[in-house]
Order: sequence, then structure tokens, then C-alpha cells
Amino acid sequence: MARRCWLIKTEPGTYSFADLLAAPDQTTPWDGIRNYQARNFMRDAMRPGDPVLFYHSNVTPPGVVGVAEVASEPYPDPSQFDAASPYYDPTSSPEDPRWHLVDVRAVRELPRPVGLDEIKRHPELRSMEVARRGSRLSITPVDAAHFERILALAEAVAAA
DNA sequence: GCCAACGTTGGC
DNA sequence: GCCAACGTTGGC
Repeated sequence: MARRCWLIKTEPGTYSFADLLAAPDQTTPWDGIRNYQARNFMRDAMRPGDPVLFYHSNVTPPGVVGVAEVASEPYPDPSQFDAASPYYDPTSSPEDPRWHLVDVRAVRELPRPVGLDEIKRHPELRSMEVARRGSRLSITPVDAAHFERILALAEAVAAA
């Protein structure tokens, strides 16, 4: 069975690829996701070993900076039960958890970032969800061909 | 910092 | 179930 590929967005001021590289086992629970579509991807579709593009948003320039992989089965996001957490959800309960997550592990940093502007410039990548105007979904499926193309672009250092 | 786009909430 | 109000995201 073919693996599904993914793209996850994060604001590097909150959690960056460097943070992931510095984490124990280069792995972290992808917590705090409070969007149902994104949750459904983690809970219902992401499986250990799935490749992930790691994208920095809300910075200049935004773009893909690294490769990661899904590193666990889905499980309830502990932060929803933590009253001290900004992600605390008092309407969720351990008996019936609302939010689920997976662990994410760093695989490697890209030789160079592949910016959003560059993704938009390539016709074959323009259909990526992240390139769509007004796209806010922080976890999206990525076609395998798009995934490979991003990696190839990152290798093409002499693009200038 | 601006603001368009989008998701969620809640009154009705 | 509609939809206006509101909060958030994220490129620019």
C-alpha cells in the first residue's frame, strides 16, 4: 500500500524545524491542532512512516524547510486536558477525547528551503493546497509527485 | 500592521 | 438550519 504524503504548517516562532531537530529523538507530539479537518487527517489517515513536508508559515519567506515523518499511531492530544495549556479544551474529556494527534519525527533539513513563491511559479505545483489563495489548513495531503518535485527543487541548489 | 479568507459560534 | 458576528490564519 502506497504511503500518503503530507504537509504540515507551523509558525517557526512557535515551533520550528530547528526545534524539532533539537527535540529528544528529534520527535515531538504535534499538539494544539484545533481544527477538525486537520484533526481528521491525523486521527483517520496519517500512519507511522508517512512522509511529511515541514512548512514554515507567517514568516518571510514562507516555505518548505525540511522533511519529517509520522512517528506514531494517533492518540488523544494530552494538552486538551491541561488547564494550564493554551490548548486546553474544557469541553473535552478523557472518556471522550475530541482532539487527536500523531508524533512527528525529523528526517532531514532540505539543502535549501523551497519558498511558497517558488511553488506558485511551478505550474505542476500550483494545485498544492498550500499554494491556494486563502488556504489556512495546517495539515494537508500532498500528491507523491508533488512531494518528490519539492525535494528535487531543494536539491537544485544552482537554481538562480 | 493590514486585511482577505476562512472556520466557528450562537441567536433566532 | 440559517447566517451575522467574531476570532484566527497567514501572505503581503
